[in-house]
Amino acid sequence: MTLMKKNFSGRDHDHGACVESALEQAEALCRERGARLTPLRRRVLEIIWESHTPMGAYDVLERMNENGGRSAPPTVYRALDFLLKHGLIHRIESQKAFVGCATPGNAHKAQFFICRDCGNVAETHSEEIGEAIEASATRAGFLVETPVMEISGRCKECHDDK
Amino acid sequence: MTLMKKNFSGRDHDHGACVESALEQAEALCRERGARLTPLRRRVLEIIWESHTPMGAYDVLERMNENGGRSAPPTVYRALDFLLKHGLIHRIESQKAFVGCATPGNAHKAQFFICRDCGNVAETHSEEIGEAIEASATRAGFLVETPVMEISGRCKECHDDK
DNA sequence: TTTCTATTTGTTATATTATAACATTACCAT
DNA sequence: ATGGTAATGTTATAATATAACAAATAGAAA
Repeated sequence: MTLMKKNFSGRDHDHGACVESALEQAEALCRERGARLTPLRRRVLEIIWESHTPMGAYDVLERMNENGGRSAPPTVYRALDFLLKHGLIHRIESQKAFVGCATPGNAHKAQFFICRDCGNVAETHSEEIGEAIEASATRAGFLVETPVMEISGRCKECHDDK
Repeated sequence: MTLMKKNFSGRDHDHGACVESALEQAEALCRERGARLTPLRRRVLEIIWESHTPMGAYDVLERMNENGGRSAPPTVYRALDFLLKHGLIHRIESQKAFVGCATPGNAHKAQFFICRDCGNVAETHSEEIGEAIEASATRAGFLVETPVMEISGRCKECHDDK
């Protein structure tokens, strides 16, 4: 029997639609901004969206070269930089890896819930967490710019699995 | 004129005492636990405590070898692993660098406020943030294990500096 | 269309961060 | 003292990321 790769939120997640929507949003966003989502950049975004598990730059590279491609690391890193700059992907620092952004376009302070079992990442935008951080920062006279919040643990499904 | 390296919280921070206290705590803790804070490990901890700015592994290595030492990377990484395991230092993921732990021994979920100007890191343990994360996680059926919270911005001093 | 310019991509080399694998040494419990 | 475990040394290499320059391409201006 084949081991199915879990994508996200289990069986009731239509990943095909999820990816398609992400790519459409990306295109709309870039059009709006006059940013060029070239075929190469689009392809990198698509690869990253193949799952909700963060993907390393070299994994992306390998995937790109699977059918005879000959790209080199700078090509991938440049595309990743572009996608990061436009908020289309996030870098998960604790994994040196990249994951698609669930809500591109909204300048947001996100939290990432990372399951240590299936590797999936869920992105949230909790007001409550944001406010708690602001409160704590204010007390310390600190001006928050870019919070990195990567919360490791176990997702519902993996925990339910026993 | 010489540019003074800012240590922490400006002029009213006695960094000498700060380091000394950190090393004493580390020794006490290791004694309690039967862990061996060898001269090498102690030296690495001391180097990391030279400032409140996270230090890369290879910077530590360079510092160790300054006076004729001949250590290699694994030596440093092993010492860092030991210190991490015992909660004497933290790894700042967003910087691939290490910083002393302000409150070793307490199993804690900490937040790091990282100043993008002076580089200093302040560690806090906000109940409020912890609870906000738990609340958000619970809603998603997620079990929190090890949150990484690295909040970049500007510290009070650097902001006051204009 | 043609030419110009800026952006994107290709290419080669190398920097930076981290670990594997095995040899040697030091500690300390008996 | 000696046998076993933990720590350190040593060499090599893996994994991640960027610098520097060359070539190609897209879109603007003439």
